[in-house]
Amino acid sequence: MSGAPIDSFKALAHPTRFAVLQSLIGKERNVGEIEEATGIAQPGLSQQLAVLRNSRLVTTRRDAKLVYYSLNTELFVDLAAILAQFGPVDDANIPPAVKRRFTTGVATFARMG
Amino acid sequence: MSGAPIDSFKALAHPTRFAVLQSLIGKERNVGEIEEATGIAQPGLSQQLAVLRNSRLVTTRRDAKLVYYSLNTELFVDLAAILAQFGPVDDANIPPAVKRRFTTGVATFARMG
DNA sequence: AATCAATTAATGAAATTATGTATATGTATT
DNA sequence: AATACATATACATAATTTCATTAATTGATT
Repeated sequence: MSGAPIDSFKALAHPTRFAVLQSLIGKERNVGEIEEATGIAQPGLSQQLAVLRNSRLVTTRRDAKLVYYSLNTELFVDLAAILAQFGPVDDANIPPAVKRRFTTGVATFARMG
Repeated sequence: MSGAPIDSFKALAHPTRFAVLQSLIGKERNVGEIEEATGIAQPGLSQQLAVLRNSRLVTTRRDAKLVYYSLNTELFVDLAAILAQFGPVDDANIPPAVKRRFTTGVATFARMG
C-alpha cells in the first residue's frame, strides 16, 4: 500500500520525469516534442510518460497521429496543499486555493495518523 | 546528478518516511516517540531519519540522551512553491508566501528548461 | 565503568529501475 | 487494403536501490 499522493510525489521525484513536467509548464507538447526537449529515446520516454499518466500528473489528448500531453494543474494544487500542511502554521503562508482545499477536504488524509 | 528539490521530493515520497513526517506536524518528537508512533524498528527508523536529515526535511536538537526531530517548515514552503509552478496560472492560486518565494528566487530553478 | 538513546556499518535477499530491441496499436495517406 | 508514421507495450537483462537483520559505535548520563 502506498497512497495516491505518495505515488504522485514519487512520480515527480525523478530527474527525467521532472524535466518532462517542466517542459510542459504553460504549454502542451506532443511526444516528439518532449523527446526532442529531453533527449530521452522513444520507448524509454513512453515508459516515463506512462508513469506520469498513471499518477495522473499529466493528461493526454490525441490529435490525429499525435498525442499531446499537458499538466494536470488541479492535482498540483492539491499536492501543494498537502505540503503546506508541513509548513509553518502562520496563516499568511496558507494560500487561498490551498485554504479552499482544506475546507473541501482534499488534503484531509494527510492530517490523519 | 539529481537536484536538491528532487531529492527532497524523493525523500518524502515514501510511505514510512511520510508517516514520520506526519507524526511531526505541529510538534517535535524524539526518536523513541517516533518509533512508537510508526512501529518501525529502531535501526531501520534511524536510516529513514538519516534520509530525512540529508534532504533537510527535518532538523534535530539534542537534549541530554534524546534527539528531538522537527519539520523544516521553511523547506516545505519552498517545495510547495515549486509545485505551485505546475499549477494553473490563475493568480488566485498563488499564495502570498509562495509569491514571496518567486520574487526571492527560491523556486527559480524550476522555471529553467 | 556501566547504561541508555541513537547512529552507523555491514550483510545478503528482494524489488525496482534503466536500457535496448522488438512488436503492437491507432491513425492517416495512397 | 497496403504502407507509413507516432506512440505504446512487451520482453530480456544488467545495474541499482531498497529492506531487514545483526553487530558495532558514538555521545551523553549515572
